[in-house]
Amino acid sequence: MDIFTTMQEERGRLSQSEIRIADIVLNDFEFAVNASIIELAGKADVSPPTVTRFCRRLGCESFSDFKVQLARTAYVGMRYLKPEPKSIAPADVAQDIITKAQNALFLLHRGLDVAAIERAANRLAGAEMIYAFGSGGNSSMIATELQNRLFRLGLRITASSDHSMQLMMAAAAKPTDVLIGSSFSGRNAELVRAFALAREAKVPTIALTQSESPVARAAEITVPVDLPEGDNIYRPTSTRIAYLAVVDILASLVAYRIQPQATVTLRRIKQQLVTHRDGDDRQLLGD
Amino acid sequence: MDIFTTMQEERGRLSQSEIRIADIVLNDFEFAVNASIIELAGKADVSPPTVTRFCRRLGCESFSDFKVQLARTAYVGMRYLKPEPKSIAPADVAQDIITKAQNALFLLHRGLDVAAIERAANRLAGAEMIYAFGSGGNSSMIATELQNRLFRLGLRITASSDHSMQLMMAAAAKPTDVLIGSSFSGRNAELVRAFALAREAKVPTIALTQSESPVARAAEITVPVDLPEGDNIYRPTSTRIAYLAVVDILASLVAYRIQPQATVTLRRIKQQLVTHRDGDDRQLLGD
DNA sequence: GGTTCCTGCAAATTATTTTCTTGATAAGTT
DNA sequence: AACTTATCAAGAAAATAATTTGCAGGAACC
Repeated sequence: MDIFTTMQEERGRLSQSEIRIADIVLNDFEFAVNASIIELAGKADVSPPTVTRFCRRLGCESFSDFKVQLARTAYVGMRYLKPEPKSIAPADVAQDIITKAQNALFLLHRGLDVAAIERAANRLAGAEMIYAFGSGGNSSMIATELQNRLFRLGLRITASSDHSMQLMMAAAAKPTDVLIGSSFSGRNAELVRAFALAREAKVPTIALTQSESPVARAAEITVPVDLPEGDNIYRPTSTRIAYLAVVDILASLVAYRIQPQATVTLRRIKQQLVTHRDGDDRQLLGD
Repeated sequence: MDIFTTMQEERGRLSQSEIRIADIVLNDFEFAVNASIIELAGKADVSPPTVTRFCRRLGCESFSDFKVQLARTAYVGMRYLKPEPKSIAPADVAQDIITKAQNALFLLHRGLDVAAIERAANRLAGAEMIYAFGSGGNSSMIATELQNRLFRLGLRITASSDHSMQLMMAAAAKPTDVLIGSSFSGRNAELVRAFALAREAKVPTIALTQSESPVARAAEITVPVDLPEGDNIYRPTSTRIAYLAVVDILASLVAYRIQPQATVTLRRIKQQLVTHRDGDDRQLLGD
């Protein structure tokens, strides 16, 4: 696990001096990664040995190990503590957006429920027909994306962003089919209804959404995508990128399930996928 | 710029001993960030002072500064040297995909032409009508995304993935309009034709595409998105994520151009954007 | 009052850098 | 062609700085 999370989790169990150290590191880590143990100790009003002990308690080998861990996680992973771009100068805006996107991926990875995603991939791989639902600019893009990725693997799939169609499709689906729906907020009532309808008919249901949300509760398998609220509201792109990554992981796992040529190297499998996708044309499919 | 790039660029100007050090760092970076100067020197068959001089030559303050830089860039930025996932176990596949996505963002940021993106944003902010073009699953998503993001700012925009419609629209566009098109490969001939048509009629054109490609040459302003070929072919998601980030940057810059309330804090501006987007509903727009 | 644990001091250890020197290479000179 | 000189890489050793360990005082909590 990353050092920042550890620091925040352990904070309660630390002594006074150690908390002071932790706070300095958390607030001004630019200083912390560059400082020597003496400088850091000085700033926290503790002795160098206390800093060493602090590092040990956090599971690091030594102070320099701690700094490496820090620097390593720092590039992404902690910038979300400073949510503002420095200015509206294009370079700063760009950096802000890219960092936040990387962060979303970092947080996604940290909280990813691999078991759930694997269950979902297995279901999709075995489905006779897949219905991908999502509404609004964001989730409908995810549904379309699922279709784009999965039909290339030879699966039967349709995507819909139309609530009425979703209900009708859910009613028409069979237990050998799979219904997969995406909702960033988890509060898409129509999607919940479609899930309920499907479950009555024993149709397997998969949700990509916030855990503990109505949509999550309505689905049989939930792949939780939980990101800090702030990101959702101010910058939908970060969340969307996380969802896209989830779709990509799902599609890759499904691909491996469908073509389980264990003796072939991974690279081969990938190239087959590419060939499968693009035919003889090396140009990226669909531009 | 990042330490890995520096190392590769400077490699030619290094001495024999320094090249040995560089190669060890590049090949076994996990060792390098954890090693002491003595261990690293030992492995490279040089003396510790040579390592110090090596770090200095690369623009670092000291050996520990070098290690911090290394660890910092390493989280992303260098993993593309190891392009294979460790196994097809779900956790490894997930890590691979997420790392590649973060990498794509890293590379995008490194090569981003901020000036071009700013020019593009200015054009878009002043347009009377915007035509967003892109075909195939990937670029059409980008075109749709542009529409989703820009119409919320009060701009007039339409997106099309239909080549015939694109040509007709390009022919109908006026010099006060803007045509923006996306092509991952840069070899979308129909888009080139649309650009040519628009330029004849003095309609400003913006391309999001590979630099030095036919599409790039056809447009007045090109926002280059250059990522290593490998990523493009094997995992379209990485590239797509980079393009999405570009769209996000563009949209944010346009937003700042349109609402230039310099006295208002950035947070306020953002909140206004949110309000603008979502009305009274705090739910994420469009799910 | 005893125990435990935090903490800093000082010493020891270790790591890093500076200085100095040697050796190699290359260009210029006799 | 042989020698000289300049330049620079690179290691040895010394100096310096940083880090860790051992130990003891003291506070807080039984």
